[in-house]
Amino acid sequence: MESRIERICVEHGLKMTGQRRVIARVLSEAEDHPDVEELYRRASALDGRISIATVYRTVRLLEERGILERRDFGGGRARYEPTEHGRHYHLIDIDTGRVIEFEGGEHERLMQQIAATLGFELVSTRLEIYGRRVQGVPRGAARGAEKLPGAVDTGKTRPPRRADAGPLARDAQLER
Amino acid sequence: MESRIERICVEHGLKMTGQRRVIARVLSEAEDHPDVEELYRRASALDGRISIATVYRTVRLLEERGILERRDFGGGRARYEPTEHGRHYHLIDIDTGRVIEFEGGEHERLMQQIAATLGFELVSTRLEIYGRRVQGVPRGAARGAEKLPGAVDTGKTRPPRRADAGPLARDAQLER
DNA sequence: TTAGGTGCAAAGAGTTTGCTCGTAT
DNA sequence: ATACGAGCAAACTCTTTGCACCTAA
Repeated sequence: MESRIERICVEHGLKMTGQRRVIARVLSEAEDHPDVEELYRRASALDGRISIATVYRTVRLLEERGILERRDFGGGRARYEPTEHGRHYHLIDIDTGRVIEFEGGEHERLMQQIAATLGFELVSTRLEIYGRRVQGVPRGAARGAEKLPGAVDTGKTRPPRRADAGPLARDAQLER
Repeated sequence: MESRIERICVEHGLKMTGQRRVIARVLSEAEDHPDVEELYRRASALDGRISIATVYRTVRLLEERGILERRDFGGGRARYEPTEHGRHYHLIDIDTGRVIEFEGGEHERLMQQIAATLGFELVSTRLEIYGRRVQGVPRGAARGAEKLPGAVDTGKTRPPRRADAGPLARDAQLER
């Protein structure tokens, strides 16, 4: 049956080829922030007749249509997530690459205010926290995560080739 | 005479070649957030015997030594600034690529708290605002920038080839 | 039928690196 | 003297693109 993103694509009047349907499904089912290679891997598993060029073209198309959002968590590869599953920000575990989402109402207000003060109209923002899981934390603190509304562990990523532009140390690796 | 960064390099026990001295000086005098090509351009103007490979190797070295900090404002090129001219964040003018720095005490407290709540030790953060200069703002608002302590226009960048990973629209161009 | 999508391989952009020669210490 | 740096070009990674062929609408 039709995946959520496939439906959105149709609504946008996109021609739905077999490849796009598969990619749309992979995206719909993703609960993490996969990069193109990972999307390609998952799509290929469902249908071998997909080339990575098509994945690149598709994510670009969907991004231009506002259906996907591109993220850059360092590591040199762009990562994607469906638009509009609520405004949120990311905490990246620098040891595992795991991404945890959190809300940032406070931050939004502040950034809005800062932009205005400097004479700018806020167009977009980037707010990420790179951290390391605290060891032997009295479970209380760890469970505290649940207290932050909207905090969700979005799952794992994959072993990167090389780190680069980003707040991560040069060889801090995403995931693994 | 010896530039600020050159002195720091010496203190770090780095072998100071002619090239490094020039690059150190360019960095010391930079008031913006130049990328490697720009550094190469400025260094070459002072001494033609510098290759871009050396610039890459040098910024990497200085980054590893904690003397420089790498930034990624989208656009696919890493940009650099000397470490420790105070903790600050950046507002990027998406029309011109200009970078304005601002302090974020409030944000820091919040991010620290969020990390702790989620059971993480905050290692580093990324907080950027991408905005567009407001037209015909009653001068008051524009001048407001001066009210934000530490707000500094760090100057211009250069015309990029292509935008990429980042909050900027795919063809939003940094500068010019 | 035909505008537009796909695969493949080549091209690009930014960055790194192997190798040989040069130089700061 | 020698360990380390520099220049040059080739290699790499991620992403885009030209072209011939294919397919959804």
